Amino acid sequence: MNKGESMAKVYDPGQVEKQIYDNWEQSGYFKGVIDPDKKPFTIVIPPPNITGQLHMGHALDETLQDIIIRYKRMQGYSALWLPGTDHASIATEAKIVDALAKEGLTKEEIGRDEFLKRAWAWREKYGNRIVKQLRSLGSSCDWDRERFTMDEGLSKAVREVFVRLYDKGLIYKGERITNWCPCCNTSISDIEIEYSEDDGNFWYINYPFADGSGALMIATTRPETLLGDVAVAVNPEDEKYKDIVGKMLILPLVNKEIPVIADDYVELGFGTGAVKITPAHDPNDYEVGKRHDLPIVRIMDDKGFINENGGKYAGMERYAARKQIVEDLKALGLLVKIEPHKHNVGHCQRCHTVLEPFVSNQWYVKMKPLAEPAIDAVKSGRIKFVPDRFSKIYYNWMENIQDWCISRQLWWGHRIPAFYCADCGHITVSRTDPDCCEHCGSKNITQDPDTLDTWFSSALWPFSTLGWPEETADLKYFYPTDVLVTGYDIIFFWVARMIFSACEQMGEVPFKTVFFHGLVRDSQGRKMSKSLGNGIDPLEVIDKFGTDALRFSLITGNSPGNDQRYLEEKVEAARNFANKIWNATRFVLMNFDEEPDFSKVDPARFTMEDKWILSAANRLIAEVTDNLDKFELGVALSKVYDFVWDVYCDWYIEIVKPRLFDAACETRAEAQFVLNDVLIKCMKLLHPFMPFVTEAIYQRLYKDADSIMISAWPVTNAAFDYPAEEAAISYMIEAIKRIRNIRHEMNVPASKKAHIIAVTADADKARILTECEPMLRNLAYCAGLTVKADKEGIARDAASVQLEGAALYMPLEELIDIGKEIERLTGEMQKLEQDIARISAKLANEGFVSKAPAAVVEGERAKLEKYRSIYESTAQRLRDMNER
RNA sequence: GGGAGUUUAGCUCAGCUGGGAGAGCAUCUGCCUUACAAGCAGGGGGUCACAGGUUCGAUCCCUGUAAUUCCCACCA
Repeated sequence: MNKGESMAKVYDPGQVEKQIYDNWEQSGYFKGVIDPDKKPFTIVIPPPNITGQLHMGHALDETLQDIIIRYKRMQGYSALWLPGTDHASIATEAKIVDALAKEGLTKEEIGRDEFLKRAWAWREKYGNRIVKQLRSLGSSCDWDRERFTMDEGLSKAVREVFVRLYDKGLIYKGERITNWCPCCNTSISDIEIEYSEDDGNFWYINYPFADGSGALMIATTRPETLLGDVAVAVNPEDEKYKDIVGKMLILPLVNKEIPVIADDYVELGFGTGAVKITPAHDPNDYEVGKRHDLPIVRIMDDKGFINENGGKYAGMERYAARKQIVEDLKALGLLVKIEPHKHNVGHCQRCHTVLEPFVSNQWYVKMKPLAEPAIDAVKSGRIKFVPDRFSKIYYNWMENIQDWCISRQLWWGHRIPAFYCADCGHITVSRTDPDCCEHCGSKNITQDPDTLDTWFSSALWPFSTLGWPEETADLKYFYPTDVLVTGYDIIFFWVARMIFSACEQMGEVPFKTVFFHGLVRDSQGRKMSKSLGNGIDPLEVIDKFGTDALRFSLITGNSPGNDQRYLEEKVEAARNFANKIWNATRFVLMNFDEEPDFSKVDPARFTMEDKWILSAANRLIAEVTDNLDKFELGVALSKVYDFVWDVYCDWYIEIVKPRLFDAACETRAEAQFVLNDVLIKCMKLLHPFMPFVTEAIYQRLYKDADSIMISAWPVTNAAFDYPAEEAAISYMIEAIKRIRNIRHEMNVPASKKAHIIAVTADADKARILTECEPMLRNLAYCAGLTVKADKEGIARDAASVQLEGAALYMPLEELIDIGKEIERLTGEMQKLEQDIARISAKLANEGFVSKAPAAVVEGERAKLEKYRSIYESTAQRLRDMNER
């Protein structure tokens, strides 16, 4: 039994993938090795959250990275793909709080230390889960270098950056309006807000003048904030109100006097033209308040309940208070009307609760000075975005950037290294925990209870994972990284922040290229989400179709940066392709002798088809390599697919079969060699995309083979360039296709073979046809071939294929209906006439001939000549058929 | 309000810096041909959203329009 016969008829990925992956991992091939003789190539993984389950977005992201890193590894780079996970402060904390709630506990009840213990236990359990799942995608990560954002080393990097920025005055603490999530119970940054158009109301409320002279009507979408009003503003240009500026109003329900002020902020002609000012609860009002030196009255606590400033409403939940306040206003006759109003409301990205903007004391990063070098890094081309359009989005954001709120009222995360002195009020910020105030020496200091935004640590990921702030060998060798692969949805959260962090801390870009991908949506184009329940579990897909099939389906047929839909049919097609190459290999091996001896192969004995496919493979290698370098992964993959299926399987294997089946064939060894050579090249080109099946095949093609993943990327071989043979086989393929077409149209049974008579005056065509007789016999139902220069003795009712410089005649007696054949040839002539007319017109156009590139004009001339020649010969054939 | 993307065969999408458009699936026809029916062979199906412009020539470049998706900003 030979190797091919021992292969299963159907490729079963489930049987081989796990074992292959374990072998790779044990072999140490995933390891990034510091090798001064090699160039490094580095990718750091976008660290998945430890709360996460593997989803299609990960599958796409990982696949893209794995393709790039495997490609570069095969090209001889010292490749490092560094994996890890993110602590995801707010998301993880929410999960743990939920878990506690199920036990009837709150985090306050168990305390900070106990809470953190539970959080670390969570990390242990679920952080490892996602890392295991990444392996099933075939990811060739260096697992020994796995990092976690709260590792000791990374925490040190976080603290170092915080202290540096603080010392430079780029981190400050200040009281400002910040968006607050009453559910997560923490401040959040601006980009964590999700706006949605919600149904709401405009409540029109009368504020009576203190002097009893009527009332001023305002409109609001949040009536409960009335409790914190400190003024009502009108536009200074507003004729309607110019006399009331400076007058006092009675704030309803609160019964305190507030002034009418004039400020440009109020837009003329919008609403009632009078705006209630609540500096503690609205960013614009806050600014107005600052300009007019108004007091700030905060009326809500951190959980969204009215506080002691709310008088009788104190302790009420915000929406309950709203309802009550509206009713009370109605009772007082101050509520004028309620109008439905759609408006944009900010929600928490994590829990979707409506956010409450209010004044609080938070830590911020001053962004303007950091943004400038980060903008330049992209503008100068030191960082390239693929596709390029994302750089516009990046500039737009960076150029209008606001300061970044980095403090979170959470426990899970990096605690802010600021220590407050109870005696002198000084804040000590330091790399190590101080035991006294650096200003007054008091031991009465306490650390800030808050933690940092989770993105603060991920912003340092490209260098913190390599050991920074220590000057490690890894950092020196592998930094800056080469490519960052990520979804366009986190360009602000992560990509932008990595860029300015690296520019500031390293003085160097974090990566040279950012390769953006889109979202994987469901089959109807909707975003996959838990609430819709339309998510597809990649692990289930892998189970059913294999990892290679999933990877293939995610890469093929879509272009960089575009969203794509998940369609199971696509995975099926990919699975079929894996099976196809498996069976091609099976066929090749079945037709090898025990161990093929290629030492006796003589290139001088290469046949026309051998040269043709070797030459085509050369072009394939060049093109695929070029596509990969340009991140055109989908294009690269479809080229390999087409070559393997259409060129290698459907044509080369079929052409070469007679040589293999004839043990005495003189060129049998050459055919075996070419089959093997081209297949191996294809498997190598395919390996980054479909690592498992290509490895399985490679192991069978080579005796004692090492892994394909460390084999050399194929390069073109100039000795295998055969343009003449490529043209000749193309000619034959054209001929065979036309023969098949005619026979099928005429319903000629396959069993009815024809002796083909080729008529040509062209010596080269005669040679090609003669040499390709076996091909015709095998693939074109040909019983024998006669090549001659004249058309003497050709049956009138023979079907014919008119080619450039030759005509093939197939006498099939009663099987061909002369009338039908005449009709068919007439149709072909009409088509030829159209082509000839079109090209002639083009060539008659002075502008075309003089301005188009010479090669294009030449191509058109050649085409015209070809069509004319076929046209002439078709016309002649028709005359012959009609004459007799 | 500002910006970006998309619009190509019945469906899902490619089309590599302008030279008469492709794939997979679906569909029709004929085949279990000893690698593969998850296969083989053949066919049908597209004024490349619309209108202008640039050009010898436009699916591709420019302008505008329409539909659609997304991002940013945000007026109480």
